[in-house]
Parts: sequence; structure tokens; C-alpha cells
Amino acid sequence: MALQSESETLLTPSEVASMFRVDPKTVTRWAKAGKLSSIRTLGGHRRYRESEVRRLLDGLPSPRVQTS
Amino acid sequence: MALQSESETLLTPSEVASMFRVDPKTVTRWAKAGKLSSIRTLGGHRRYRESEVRRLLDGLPSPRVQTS
DNA sequence: ATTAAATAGGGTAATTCGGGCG
DNA sequence: GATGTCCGAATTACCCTATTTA
Repeated sequence: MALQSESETLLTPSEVASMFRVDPKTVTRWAKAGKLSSIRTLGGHRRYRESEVRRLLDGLPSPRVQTS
Repeated sequence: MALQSESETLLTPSEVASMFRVDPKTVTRWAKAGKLSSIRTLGGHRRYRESEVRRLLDGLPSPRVQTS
């Protein structure tokens, strides 16, 4: 089976930033640090996988308060 | 002589744009800049090779026969 | 042949990149 | 160590109309 890199919905830096309530620059730093995988346009701009972002948003390691 | 027995799937500008999450015009700019090879219809519209687009999407380097 | 959608052009805002600073 | 901001340069997005495609 081939990789289905096409069917994956991609998000722009500003979109991810809005979802996390952070500056787009911060998202860029996460990508640099390898905390978030990114796809590059031919011009060098980053795109992020929606599924990964959503996974991080939903299933984030809770602040050790309650996980249910 | 290499026979093109394998049908090379061609993609429209909007299809490529969707894959990269960019505007179709941006794909056109990539073609103009030589970052992406394009095939022209008789009316002047551009078509792109799926194999090349996939290669670029996966972040693989230039079309190299040998990947050291 | 006619309609509707997509693309090619060109021009101008808006994002993003990268580095460095606080 | 992590985030936000300022800067300049580069890339991308949106506006229009005419032509091509389906």
C-alpha cells in the first residue's frame, strides 16, 4: 500500500496557532523541535497534519488532575 | 527507447493545490519557477505528474536514481 | 451549441520564514 | 527552556477578466 499523503488534511501555521491559542511562531518552534511533524510547501512554508494536531489537542497528557 | 507503458497520472492545478494546502495560483508559480515540471494542454493549461508531486510531498530530495 | 467550472494572466494585501532580543 | 515581539525578505492568498476545459 502506498502512503496516503494526499488524503490528509493539512493546516496552516496560523490555523494551528489559533487552535492552541499561541503565536504562529510558537508552532514553528514546535515543528523545529520535532514535537510536531510538518510538511513543507515548495516555498518553504510549513503545513501541519490536522489529525496530528487534533490528537495533540484532545489527547494531551493531562496536568495530572483528572483524566477521565 | 523507453516506452511509457505505465500510464502516468496527471493532476490538475487544483488537485495539486489541495494536496499542499495552497492556492492553485501558487502551484502555477512553482511551475514557472521550475520547482515543478508541468505538461501543457493544447489550450495552455498545466497538468502535473502525480509521481513527482508525491515525491515532493513526502519531502524526498530531487529526482535521483541513486539515493546515497 | 450552451452552460458552468477551472485556469491563465497580472497586480496587491496578508502570512510565513529566519534570526535575534527580552 | 519556552513564548512573544520586532525586523527584513520571501512566499502565499485574494482580487479581477479573458480563455480553456468538461
